[in-house]
Amino acid sequence: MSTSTRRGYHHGDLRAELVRVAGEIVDQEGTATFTLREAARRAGVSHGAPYRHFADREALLAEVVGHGFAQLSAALREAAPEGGSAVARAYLGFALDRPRRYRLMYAGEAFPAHHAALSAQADVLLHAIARSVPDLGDAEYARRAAIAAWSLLHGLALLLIEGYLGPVPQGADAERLLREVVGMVRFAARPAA
Amino acid sequence: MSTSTRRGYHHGDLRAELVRVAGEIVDQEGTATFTLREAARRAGVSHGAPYRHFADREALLAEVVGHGFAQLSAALREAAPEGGSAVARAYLGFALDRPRRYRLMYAGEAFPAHHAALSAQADVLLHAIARSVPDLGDAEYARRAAIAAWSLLHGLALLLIEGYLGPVPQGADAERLLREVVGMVRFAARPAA
DNA sequence: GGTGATATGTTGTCGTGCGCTACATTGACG
DNA sequence: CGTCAATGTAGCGCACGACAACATATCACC
Repeated sequence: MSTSTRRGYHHGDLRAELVRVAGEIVDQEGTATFTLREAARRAGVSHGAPYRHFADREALLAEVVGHGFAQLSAALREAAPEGGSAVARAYLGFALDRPRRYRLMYAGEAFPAHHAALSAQADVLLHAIARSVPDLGDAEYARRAAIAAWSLLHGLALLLIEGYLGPVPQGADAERLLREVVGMVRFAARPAA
Repeated sequence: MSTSTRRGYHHGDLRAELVRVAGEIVDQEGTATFTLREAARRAGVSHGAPYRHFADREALLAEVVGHGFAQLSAALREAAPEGGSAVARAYLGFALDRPRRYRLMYAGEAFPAHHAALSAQADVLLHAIARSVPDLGDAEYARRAAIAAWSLLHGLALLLIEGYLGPVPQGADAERLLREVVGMVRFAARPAA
């Protein structure tokens, strides 16, 4: 039944399977209603089995978040050669495609504080963004510009996802909004006084 | 015990007390561990009483969110005469002072979709921001600029709160970061091609 | 001021999830 | 083969959400 990889013990790499189905559940139903028991059911094991691989519910979710960051960073790297606005499109595209997972990535109760790996992955993401921002100064300045760009993309993504800007735009509409909003921002050569 | 306002029935405006206590719990412990039963305990009533005033757990939380938006809008209005950067400071100050409540305001599972009042309150907020953004074009253009400003502030607030930019800065450090990041952004006179 | 309708609060219940512990099974390795 | 650790199972205690049946305080009205 499970995809035949019998390299594990009973189930065949239950840990990876749990991360996979957990991501599936989050994408479908959101984080609030996510339960370890449902993940166990979908993986075809008993409700106690997940505790062999994850300390608790949050630990499994943190793993899902980690995967999300890795995917997002990869998407940005892929878009990088096409320039900054392609990177912005890739960022928003990821968020609007998997809104619930994206929300989870940033709405955990102090996730990075509890799971050090996430801080590192977030740093990778910040650097990916930094490479797409106009280079107008030294390293410290580049970091600030990247933070500003990340903030803008992140904030816009969440406002859209939560519906605070009206119905969530799709496809071409989303691209137009992105152009209008992100295209309106310029980066100053040096901070204001 | 309750602040003597005996204008209600048994308790004296239990509904308002529940909203107050719920906000307290969210500020102290976050949304994930918030329970209706704990709110009832703190209000000194039985575990079933809240259902006389709120359909379910989410309805009470939505009310807390509504209060948060009202407070935030008021804070921005108060700062408006001092100019745009004071408004930005007020926005970030609110978010960093009550990080868990701020997160709740934007991390609900489709809150505005379920609770129409929140959409209206978010619109009030957007207009408060619009009034603090350089007026470089027509109404539609002002709206886009406000969305960009809101996105920037919102994204920065959340990245800080979640710890993705390192330890949360306090007081003067927070002001400096705000100046550096927000001060770096300029608004274009018209969108890029 | 008494009286009945109604809003408000209480108690008890059911279903479910979390996290734990004792137990069973599986496969690796000698 | 037989031992042993890794893995999965079964069941427990506790807490919560949501509901229903019941009790009671408050108000409208006479």
